[in-house]
Amino acid sequence: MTGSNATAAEMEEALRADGVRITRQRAALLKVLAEADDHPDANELHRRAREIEETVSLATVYRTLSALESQGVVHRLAFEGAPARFETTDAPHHDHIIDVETGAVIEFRSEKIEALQALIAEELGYEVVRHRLELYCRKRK
Amino acid sequence: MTGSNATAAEMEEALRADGVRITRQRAALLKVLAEADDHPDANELHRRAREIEETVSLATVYRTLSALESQGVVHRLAFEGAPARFETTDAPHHDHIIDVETGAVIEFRSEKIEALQALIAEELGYEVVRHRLELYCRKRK
DNA sequence: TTCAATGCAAACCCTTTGCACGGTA
DNA sequence: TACCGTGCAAAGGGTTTGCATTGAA
Repeated sequence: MTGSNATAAEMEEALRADGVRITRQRAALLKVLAEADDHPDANELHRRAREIEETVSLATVYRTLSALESQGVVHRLAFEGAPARFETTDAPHHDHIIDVETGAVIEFRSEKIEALQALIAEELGYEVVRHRLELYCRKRK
Repeated sequence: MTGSNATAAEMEEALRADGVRITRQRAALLKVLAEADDHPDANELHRRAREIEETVSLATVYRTLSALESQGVVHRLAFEGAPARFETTDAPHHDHIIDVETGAVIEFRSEKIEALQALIAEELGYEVVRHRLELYCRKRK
């Protein structure tokens, strides 16, 4: 979103540290992820990765994204009635505004909302493991 | 959730007002929805409806839920990596806590969070059409 | 009587997986 | 060399849809 994405090298390191091999296909996907400043879905990532390395299959894209996700390098975003979209987890936690007309995604962060969530959960005897906050919005005129 | 669900008769009226016919199958589903104080998925609603009227197919459950949803009588909840769950829209808007261990769903409402959301969107030039806030929680010990 | 609603089964879409081959470490 | 990662195609799971039939109004 902001150009402050994790670099491909950083993600590579995270993968290697976990004993995961860096193949041509994965290198291509990491590059695509590092350069993405939108929130592409698997298909779009596949399309972009193919421009770098044509022997990338969609299955590999999904498998690699799962690996990256389980190592906390990538987040899977599941918006309403749409295929999952992905983002690197370079930036601190944030939530999303989805433009209902264009599908554009804007990131935001509110400490106040975070604090309120924790408070509400606590009052009900829970602690928040993770949360999801999505604002489906329209541009004001 | 609270026993304050819309009654089957109320939902029937809402449907009739829109020119929708009340069949045996739909009557059964409405009864099930009215009596549900959890948040069942389509399969579970199908199972329950069949106990009342055995000739209800899953297709009809989905078709009727879509009709009810588009008339604003029912909400479709799409939690992470799980089939959609449904609730009647008797109560005012609220958000959900999902117990990550049991799958239980608790409703809550926070005016403060609602207000903050509107404010954040506004600052970014948007107005909120709808939102989704889900707290995936664990019971505190 | 009319035309919406139905059940069934096939189709859909996104995602995951089994298998035999290929390439990284 | 060892074995993880790969492409391909098929399977999976939830949901929708085409079609001929049934039934609500």
